[in-house]
Amino acid sequence: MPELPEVETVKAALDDAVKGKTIHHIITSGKNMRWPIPSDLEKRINGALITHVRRRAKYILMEMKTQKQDLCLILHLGMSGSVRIYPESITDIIPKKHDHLIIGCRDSHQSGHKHGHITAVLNDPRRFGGVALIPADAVDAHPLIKNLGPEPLGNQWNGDALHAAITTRQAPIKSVLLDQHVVAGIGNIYASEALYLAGITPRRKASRISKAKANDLTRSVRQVLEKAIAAGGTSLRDHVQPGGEIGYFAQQLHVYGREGKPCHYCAKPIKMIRQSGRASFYCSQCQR
DNA sequence: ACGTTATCCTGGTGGC
DNA sequence: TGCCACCAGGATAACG
Repeated sequence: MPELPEVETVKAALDDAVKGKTIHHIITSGKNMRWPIPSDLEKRINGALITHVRRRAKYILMEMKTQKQDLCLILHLGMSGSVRIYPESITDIIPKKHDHLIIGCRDSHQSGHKHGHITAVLNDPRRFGGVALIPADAVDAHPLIKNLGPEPLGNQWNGDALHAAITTRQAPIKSVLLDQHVVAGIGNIYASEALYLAGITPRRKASRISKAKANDLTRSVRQVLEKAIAAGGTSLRDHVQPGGEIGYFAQQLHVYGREGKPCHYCAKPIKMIRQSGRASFYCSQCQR
């Protein structure tokens, strides 16, 4: 499912729902995801206070405090992962097929009559996603995180930075945009969409993109990602946001999934090609 | 080093 | 309501 805008949407919903709450019960499926879910996960994070939830690239980082140390629970949604959030106790949740991690939280406050409960569920049919728990101070040096390129919505990412990163790359720009070391968070949908907005064909060799065009491309990437976040992400098939809402950005897609349909600008049929095993969509008239 | 392909999984769709 | 081939928003090991 998820590229940067979808992960951002999930992250925001999780932060809103569980920040300041305490974990009091964990259920895991016992099935391996991309790598095994730590078997001692519940033992290590029971009683932890969730301080905030943030995002790096397509990783959700749930920061928490235990009596011993600060920890970070890393979630990745892979191709098919999604999160559901319930304002109910974990004991009232009926697990669905492919639920791999269920986190029961409640208000940290003691004494009151009734705790405010929140349960967060990670569901992932294909199990390309993953769950890891590491010390909070080890996040930046972690193998999953340390080699990631810049955040496309961050201040330091601009045309010069992109141009420098791709000037030696012989692969087509579409494939290079999917390389998380070049820029972090773009996936197959938004790579095609950004290239359409920038007027660059996905077939163009990355090294042959001028500084000016690289600058256009960074602006197009930012624009499409920001609009997608504002729309709540792109919901394809049955994918939904944590509260059950669907994202509406699919209505604004110009090329992705539109093979044979008219270009929104010139009406020429959109083309589909395969690059590095992934589908790319573009308008051969508008993109050079 | 770099680019492409195969691979990990399940489920949905379209053709027959 | 069958069967089968093929497709899917990701990331990476292995290969040339």
